[in-house]
Formats: sequence, C-alpha cells, structure tokens
Amino acid sequence: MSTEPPLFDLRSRPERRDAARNRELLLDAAHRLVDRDGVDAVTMDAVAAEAGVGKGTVFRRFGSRAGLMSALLDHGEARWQGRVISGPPPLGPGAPALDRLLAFGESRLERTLVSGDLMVAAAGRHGRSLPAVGFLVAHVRHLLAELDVTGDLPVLALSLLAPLDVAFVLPQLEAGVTRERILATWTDLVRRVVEAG
Amino acid sequence: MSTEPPLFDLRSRPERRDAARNRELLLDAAHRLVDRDGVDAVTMDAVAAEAGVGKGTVFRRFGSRAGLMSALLDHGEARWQGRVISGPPPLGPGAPALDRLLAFGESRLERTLVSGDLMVAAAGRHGRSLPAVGFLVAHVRHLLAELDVTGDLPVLALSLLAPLDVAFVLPQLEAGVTRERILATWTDLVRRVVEAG
DNA sequence: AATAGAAACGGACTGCGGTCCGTTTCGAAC
DNA sequence: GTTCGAAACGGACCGCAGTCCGTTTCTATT
Repeated sequence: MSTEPPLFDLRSRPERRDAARNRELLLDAAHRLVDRDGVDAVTMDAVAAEAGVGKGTVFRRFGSRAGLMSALLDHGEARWQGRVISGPPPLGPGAPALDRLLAFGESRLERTLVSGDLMVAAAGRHGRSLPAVGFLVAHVRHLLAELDVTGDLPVLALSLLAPLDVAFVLPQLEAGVTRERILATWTDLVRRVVEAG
Repeated sequence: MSTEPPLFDLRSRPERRDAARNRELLLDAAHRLVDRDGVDAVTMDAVAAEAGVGKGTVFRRFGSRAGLMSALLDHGEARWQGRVISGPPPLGPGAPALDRLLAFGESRLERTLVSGDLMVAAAGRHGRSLPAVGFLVAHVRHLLAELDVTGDLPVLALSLLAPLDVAFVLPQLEAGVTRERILATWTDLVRRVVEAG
C-alpha cells in the first residue's frame, strides 16, 4: 500500500535525510492540493511545483500517481483501521461477530463515500491492488470464521467486499441508487451467508 | 416554409456514408492491432494510422479509447449474450433457474478470463460503466426472481456480479488464486443466497 | 577534514489521450 | 447539375504520466 520502506529492514539502510524531508514536503503539498482543488488537480507536475522539488523526485518517491494517491489515502485508512481493530464496538472488538461484521460494512461504505475519488485515483492498472485490500479481507475472514462460516474464506471474504468497492458503489449512486439501498442489500447478503453456515 | 423532416427519425438519423465506412475501417484496424500486438498496442494514433484516417475521426466515432474498446468488446459480448438468451441449456433457457444461474457464473468467469484485458481497457474513469453491465444485472435479477429470492433484486444482482468482475478476478489470479477456487466460492455464495430465500 | 561512491535530484524529453478548428465531403432540395 | 448547410474530416496542438541521464548531495570511512 505504502511506498515507504519498512522502518526496520536489515537489508536496506534507512532513508537518506534529504529523501525523507522531500517525502514529507511532497505529501504535504499533495494534501494541500487535494483540499484546495480536488483530486483531479493533483498532477505530478503540480505536486512537484507546490513542494518545490523536481518532478523526477516525485516519481522516485512514489513510483506513480497511483502510488502517491495510495500514500495520501494511507493516512485516513490507518486511522480507520485503528477504529476497526481497537475502537469502540460494534465496529471495534467487544460486540458479537455478526454485529461487528454489519458495522464494518456500514463503516466501510461510509469511507468509500468520503474518499471515493482518492480510491479511484489510487487504483492501478485494473481495479484494486490486492495488497490494498489485505486488511479488509483479513478482518472479514476473521469475523466469518468466528461465525462458523465454512468454505474458502479468503475468496469468500473478497467476494463480500466487492459490492462495497468504489468501482461498484459510485456508479450506482450516479444511477440513483441510494446509500441506504446499497447498505441494506449488503446487510441482507451477509445475513444470508452467515445463516447458511 | 419548407417541409420538415419526417417525425420518426428525430432522434437518430442514419449515419452518413463516409462515417459508416470509417467506423468499419477503424473497427477492422483496431481488431487487427489487438490480434497482432495485444490490447496495449492499440493506441488511438496507431488505430488511425492503420485505418488510414485522421486521429480526430477516431475520437469522433468512439469518443474515447474506452469507447473504442467497448465497441471491440461488443462483438464478443453480443455473441455471448445470444448464448445466454437463446443458446442451449443450462446456460440458455430450458434448465432449472438455479442451474442456469450457476452456468451463468461459470460462463461469465470464462469470458472474463478470455477478454479481461479488453474489459480493463474498456472500463472508464472508475470501474464499470453501468450500461455495460445492464444485461448482466437484468439476467441475474430475472433468475433470482424465478428462484423466489426476495429483496432489492437489482442491487443484489449487481452484488453477486461484483466478485466475477475483471477488477477482482485478475488480481486474484495474479495472487495465485485459481479459477476453480473463484468459481467454487461464487457457486457457494449463490447457493447460500438462494437457499435463504 | 578529505574522499569516494551510492543515493537522490531535477528537468528536458517521449508517448499517449484528448481537444480544436479550418477544410472537405456529403446529400437533400431545387 | 447546382447550391448550401450540416456533418465529418484531419492533423496540429495541449496537458499529463512516466523515463532518462548528467549533476548534486549525502554519509560512511579514514
């Protein structure tokens, strides 16, 4: 998801100081541009100019526009993941698994609505980059297991996540389907799967 | 006061002859390029050159690269839709609805594998263009209704189609998930939904 | 402090999607 | 066959993602 190297990797030396400073400059600049002019205005040239560095540096740090967008998305995603892992129930731990799962769906849909344009911009060649959904799959899979759902849980988890993906949610909204219908149908779908064991 | 054009073709006048000829030239050229060098080699300039027309003409006919790709895809999709609507069972009519639905999933997955790269190239800004999946939704919806499945069938149908979408299938294949696992899990998912009424 | 080489830098350059607009072609009406 | 407005044409042009490579900066080592 993130382009930044792990904090403790024995094989790779820590980032040079100018590189680290430029990453911060670039992320700040990109964030500012998103807030001010929207995601579409975040061109690699604009980010470079706003940060006061060369364009090559942007690509060196983030690899691609999608990579930069992923890095921007990561801030929000990490906070959200925190709420899922250790926030208050029913999204966080402490509630029955089914309640958590349904709360997860609602919360995830919410995030898709809020950050949908960033998600679209962060998507690579085809849609999702599988690493990006790793957390989502792991969590749903875990809850399904707690609910004694049998089957190929990794694939099943991804199949349940697919309808909440930005690629399906946004077109439906544009076609007049409400947020509420999408959520209700997802809830319905999950209930059927869980009830069927 | 001159006489007005007939009322019945207010909306769609027939295409001018040069326009029709150029569409054919362009589709042929694009098809040739796909076969020879793959989807990625099909640039708008290349198609224009191969067809011997100007680049502006390509955009005038197809609107965008995604539009051109959709047009290419349409040939195969139409043939496939024909098999669904009036081909031999269990995909076509004549088999029980559940058998048809499961055959539909297998056949659709097949098509995704065969034409995945075209589908990716035909996808617009975000993922699906909703019109493109209209047929799929309508068909699944119809089968679900026959199976006495209740609920918000249009949204439910799309939710069941999502896991078969190229945006989810291709990354899984790259991650080592087999075609068989994807299909088996989809079958499992559909069975649970149908059994839960 | 000096050095050396690895890493990062920056901006010119390429290729592609998409637009624009002056020119050409079509075909309906006379 | 001539006329004329609408439609189509073509290719120069633009903006952006992504690459390349000569130059600069960092840091480990002595």
